[in-house]
Amino acid sequence: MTLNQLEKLIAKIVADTFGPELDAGRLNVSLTADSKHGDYATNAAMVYAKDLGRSPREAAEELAGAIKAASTDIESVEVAGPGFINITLSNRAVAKSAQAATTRKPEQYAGKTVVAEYSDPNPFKVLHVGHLYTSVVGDAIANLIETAGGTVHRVNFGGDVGLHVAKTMWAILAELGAGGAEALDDIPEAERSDWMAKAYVAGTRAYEEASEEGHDPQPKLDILQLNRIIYEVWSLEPESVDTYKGLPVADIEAIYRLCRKWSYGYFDAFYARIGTKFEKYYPESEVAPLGLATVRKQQKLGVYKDSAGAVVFEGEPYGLHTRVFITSQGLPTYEAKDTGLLMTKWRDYHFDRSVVITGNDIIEYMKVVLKSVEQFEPELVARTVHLTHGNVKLAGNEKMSSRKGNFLRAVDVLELAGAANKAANGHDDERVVLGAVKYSFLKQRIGADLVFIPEESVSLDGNSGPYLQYAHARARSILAKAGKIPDAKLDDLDKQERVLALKISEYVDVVERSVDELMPHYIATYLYELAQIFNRFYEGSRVIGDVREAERLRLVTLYADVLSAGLSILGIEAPDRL
RNA sequence: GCGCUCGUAGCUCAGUGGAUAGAGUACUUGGCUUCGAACCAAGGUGUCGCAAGUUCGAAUCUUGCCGGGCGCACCA
Repeated sequence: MTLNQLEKLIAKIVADTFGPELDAGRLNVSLTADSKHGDYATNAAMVYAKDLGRSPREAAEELAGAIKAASTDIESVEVAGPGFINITLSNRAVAKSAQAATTRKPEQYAGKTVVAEYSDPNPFKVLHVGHLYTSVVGDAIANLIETAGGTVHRVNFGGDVGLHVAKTMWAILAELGAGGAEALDDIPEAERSDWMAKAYVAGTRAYEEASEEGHDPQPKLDILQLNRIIYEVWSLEPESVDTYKGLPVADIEAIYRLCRKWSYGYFDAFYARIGTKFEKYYPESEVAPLGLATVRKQQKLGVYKDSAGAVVFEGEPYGLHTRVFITSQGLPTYEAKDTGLLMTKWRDYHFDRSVVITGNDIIEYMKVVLKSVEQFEPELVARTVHLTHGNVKLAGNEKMSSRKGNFLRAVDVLELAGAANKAANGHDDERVVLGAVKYSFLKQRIGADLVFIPEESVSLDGNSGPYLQYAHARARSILAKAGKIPDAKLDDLDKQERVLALKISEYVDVVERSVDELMPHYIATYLYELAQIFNRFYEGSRVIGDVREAERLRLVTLYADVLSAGLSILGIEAPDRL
């Protein structure tokens, strides 16, 4: 009997005892923090006592009797305090539900087609720690949905057109000079992403300087022209441009296409390293035409409006704000591209659910885009959910900035963790490095900003990924030493075995909750508590050579399987040996 | 100004209206001749931002205020 099953049972007993008109949603069954109050507690009597005009203790006594009689799984029921009903399961029942932990499956998404969009880095820019965070979170959420039976399509959206590309291209062209595309061959593969990142910084700086009063505006004008040229590559620019500073547009296109290819290669390598795999990239250039066409079409139907030459959606009637979808230059903004993306995902997958995972800085923006699309594709929007997380900050709540120099690239984080790991155990183990970093991101509830403390994210001690991996390897080590695991049925339990078994039995309930809320941290917290309990068990209960060896081997197997399954949802490997 | 979001131990964070609000970290000490010491055990910390309200009961719900972060027209 698990918590969820017990809750249903008690709801039924309450209805039978006090009448079916009581709102079952108000009662609550929870695990008790310590064994002196039994395994579970319910507030049912206190919640309904007032409605019934009875004292809570008296109602509790009546319910307690009915609960005790309802199932042979229940060892004892006691009334305590103001009217809590404390329930203790029989050892046999605890053993039974522990054994079900690896076979019961959550199924909230059974048979559902789900599109999960996350990570969303922009080509021509560097991958920073924020991308690492959002990728790890997105991957865990996608895993959660898969665990609950969904068929998940992982997709990735990125800006391969737009002003940031033009800024980078401006600096690239300035550096290449007369060398043209051939000069790109001189840049070693390993240095390409850094080289492009530097170009982006240089281009951005030039653009900002040129925008200031009293500065030469030419770089800005050049960048804007390049922007149009790049849009033209994808036939998104209404007027054609022939040359840029004497260079044929065809040459610029060749350089652009090569650098764009480098970016996607750089992304692929990064995702392979962190163990996530996308089914599809949706570059903005690919979805922008549909976005543009859709906005133009719906503009005629009155959804989008003209405003100072631009095409906008007025959000004010819905409590939102107005945003520009097509600039007065005729170019699609991010809003139009996102509209195209929404339509393209819908066309490609006809999903039951679409999950978009991004930082919380675009919450309001996304509301406006979704509200506009809702006007002509309500079903699409009804099936879409925007999940957001906070931003990665440095200690002291400091915001990262490339200019201040307190900027961490994604690879810097992995390298820091790698160095810490090597210093601690003398060799490289990427599984542990990733375990440390991913767990440090996932143990925190999604939503608030994440303060990134390098030393903690790479830590091997305490509430950390490596602690869990170690607690898993320890268990596997016992099992390996034992050799063949006898097919013992777990029935009776001693005190320490019972504590471990009870915790194991919670696993599926925790996963279900995690899936309901799409919050991976519940699993992280649970696994840590589970591993803690196991480590205590390990100290106090010898397995091999004990009279209860067969039962304990069975229990340790269940534990290791649950831990490994849970870590796998978090995208963390659980090696048998470290 | 409006909107979103957050505020819990020195720091980083858990906490489903319920019992004495918990972890990690840091600090001190003890435990390896037995399945892996990346472990375990012991030691103490709180105006749960402030105030009012709802409730038998509030860190949790409501309202107001204070503080931080983010967003609010042609960037992404």
